[in-house]
Amino acid sequence: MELSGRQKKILHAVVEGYIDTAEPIGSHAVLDRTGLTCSSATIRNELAALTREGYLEQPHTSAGRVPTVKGYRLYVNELMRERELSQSETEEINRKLSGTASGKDKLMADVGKMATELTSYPAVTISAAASATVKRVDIIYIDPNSFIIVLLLTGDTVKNKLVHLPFSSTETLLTRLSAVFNANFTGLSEEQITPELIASTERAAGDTMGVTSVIAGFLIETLMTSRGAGANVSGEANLLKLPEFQDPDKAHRLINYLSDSQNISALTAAPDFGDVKVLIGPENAALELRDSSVVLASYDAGDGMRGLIGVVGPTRMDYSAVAAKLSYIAGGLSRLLGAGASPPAGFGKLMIKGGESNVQK
Amino acid sequence: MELSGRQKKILHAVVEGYIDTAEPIGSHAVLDRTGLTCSSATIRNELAALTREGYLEQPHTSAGRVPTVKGYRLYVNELMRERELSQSETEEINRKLSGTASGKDKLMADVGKMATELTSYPAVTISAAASATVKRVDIIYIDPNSFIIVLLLTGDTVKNKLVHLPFSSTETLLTRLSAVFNANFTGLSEEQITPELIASTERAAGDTMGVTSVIAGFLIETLMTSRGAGANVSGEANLLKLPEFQDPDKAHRLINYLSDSQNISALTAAPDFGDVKVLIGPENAALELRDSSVVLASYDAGDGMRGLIGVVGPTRMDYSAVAAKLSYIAGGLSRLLGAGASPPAGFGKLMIKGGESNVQK
DNA sequence: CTTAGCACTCCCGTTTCCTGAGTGCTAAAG
DNA sequence: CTTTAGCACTCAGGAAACGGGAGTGCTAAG
Repeated sequence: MELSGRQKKILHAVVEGYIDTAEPIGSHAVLDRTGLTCSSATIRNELAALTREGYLEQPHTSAGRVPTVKGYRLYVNELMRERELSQSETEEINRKLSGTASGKDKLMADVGKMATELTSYPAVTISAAASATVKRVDIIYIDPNSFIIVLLLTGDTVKNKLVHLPFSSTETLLTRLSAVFNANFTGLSEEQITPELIASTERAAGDTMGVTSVIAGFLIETLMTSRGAGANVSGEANLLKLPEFQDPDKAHRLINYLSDSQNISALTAAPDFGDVKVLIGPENAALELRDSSVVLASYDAGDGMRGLIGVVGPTRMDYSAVAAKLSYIAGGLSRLLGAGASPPAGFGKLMIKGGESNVQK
Repeated sequence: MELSGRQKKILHAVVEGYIDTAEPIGSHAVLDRTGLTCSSATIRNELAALTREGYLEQPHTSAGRVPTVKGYRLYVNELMRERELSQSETEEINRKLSGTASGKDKLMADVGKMATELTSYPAVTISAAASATVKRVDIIYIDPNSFIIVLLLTGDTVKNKLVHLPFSSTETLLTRLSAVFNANFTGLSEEQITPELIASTERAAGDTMGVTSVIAGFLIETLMTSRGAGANVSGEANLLKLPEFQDPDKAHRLINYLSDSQNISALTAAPDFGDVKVLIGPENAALELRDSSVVLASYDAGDGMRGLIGVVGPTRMDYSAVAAKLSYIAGGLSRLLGAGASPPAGFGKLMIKGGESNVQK
């Protein structure tokens, strides 16, 4: 059944009303919100119809209506007005984006904090969606017993490690090693680094002291953790202010779930999408997210890689505001990190793609 | 008034009983716990005396007793038995400590997680208590438009940054810059880097393109943030399981407080102490910590610097277990990072120092 | 199709009541 | 002087009872 214009208006009002108040919306409240010129009885008839069709539900007889997942989905896909960010909001975002001058990890942490502040929901960032490969290896000689490995990965992530050796090495050996590593390891991902390769590298560099394996070990570990890493969460505490997380147990489960970066990285599994993706309640794969919603925006992280920035909140979340803000931030990040210097097409524009659009007739 | 042996026994029982159950302890419960061979009436008399002296209090008439701060203090200073870690506990700690092979930041994050797991309280780590200085600057040439700055600080922290230039530079310029920076900046802290110094460095290196100021900017920023940074928190969600944080508002305030690394760094302000320090409730400087307790252990971070690892929990926290675990972890960290290769004296030994020991007669 | 009217439902905040754990005090016993 | 038994008293907190009010569904008329 196709919804009439009035029904859409009413659904719209119920969703936004519920987003505002977290309380079921009754016929009178709908009347107030829509400005419709009919009586509450008419509204009641329409509400009954929408309930029958599965867009709304009642917590109990004689309460107002609350949107179902199907109702939210329709709202997000069709009804939601693209929210324009106000001048001050865009200014704030731009200011914050340009403020961070440090490394990429810090940048992402800062951007996450910013998303939290703007939306007042916990924010997640995921830097490297694909698995990284080696771009370059450098070794800085400090003294006979110590050196620094500097590893440049695709996505322009730089990792380093200070190594103290229990024996002495020489600057020439390290220089040689650096050259051999660059020759042998450039472009490799973690799986491609085999024990044989390490052995042949060791021979090629004439390393008799086992420095090679120290370096190779660092490469492997970094590549391994960089796959799932780059995940970052901030603002978990904000959940506690929401009425739906007043139960400490519920809050605990979710916050705990979010504090494991493995779980965050798993969000990457969300199927391909263009700009902004909204996952409502049970549309989420993870059990722990089944009664929350996740909004994700993807950005261009350079080197052909994509990153994600998103927030987690109750299903009753202000999707339009959140989507607009995340989209804008993602656009800014793409500009900052993306391949070309020019802002990517569609920057700041909002295109929602969702889960299976299960709005049936 | 000096407490009698029996009174101490009773106080001991009340504190540990309350730590266990989070419920006020009555005369019968004391009897059970101490195995004392007297009647509950006698216990009641003693409880009344301890209450009069300010070691205990009653939530309301006709409830059991709860320790006051003064009671906890006496317990921590005099009564608490040094808890020996079990073999499996020390093994677990050792295994985890040796497991982490990455950079220092990651190590501290991992150690924090470990402390959370072991104590089930939120854990904090603070890496660099004192402000760091430059030990060495290296510049890695990538291509005409990009290079990596690698900065080695006291405490063997390594920081890096990949810089993209909007113009071209040359490898020789970068090599020269690296040399000049090492000559001019080694040993300097953030305040000592003046605009004049930067200008003279620029001249000395013959840099006409402003690369010098990019590098100097990174140094300044890194030194600045490294002062308060190195702060790390994990396991905040664990608070939500505790009965004293069932009020979401209370939990929110504390978690929020902990999520600002500025606040964590402020814990450094705690006066000098030897091994483990316990701050009970209002002994804390920060308002937000006034009804929680903090246990801190300090470790040798090398280069004459000290770091802190600690946990935050309710005043009713298992001080002896927590102190023992933190002390052991700190000992392991000192061994790992500390100046000498040999384990520092007193490793694994437990010496408590507290706030002003305000146990008055 | 809309609307006024009305009976009905049921959540939720308040009040009342009651039970039981635990106390303090007194008076006798050691 | 200390310990103990006995007893009256207190009070938090859960269970039950209550009432108001928001909101519904239905019917019958416009």
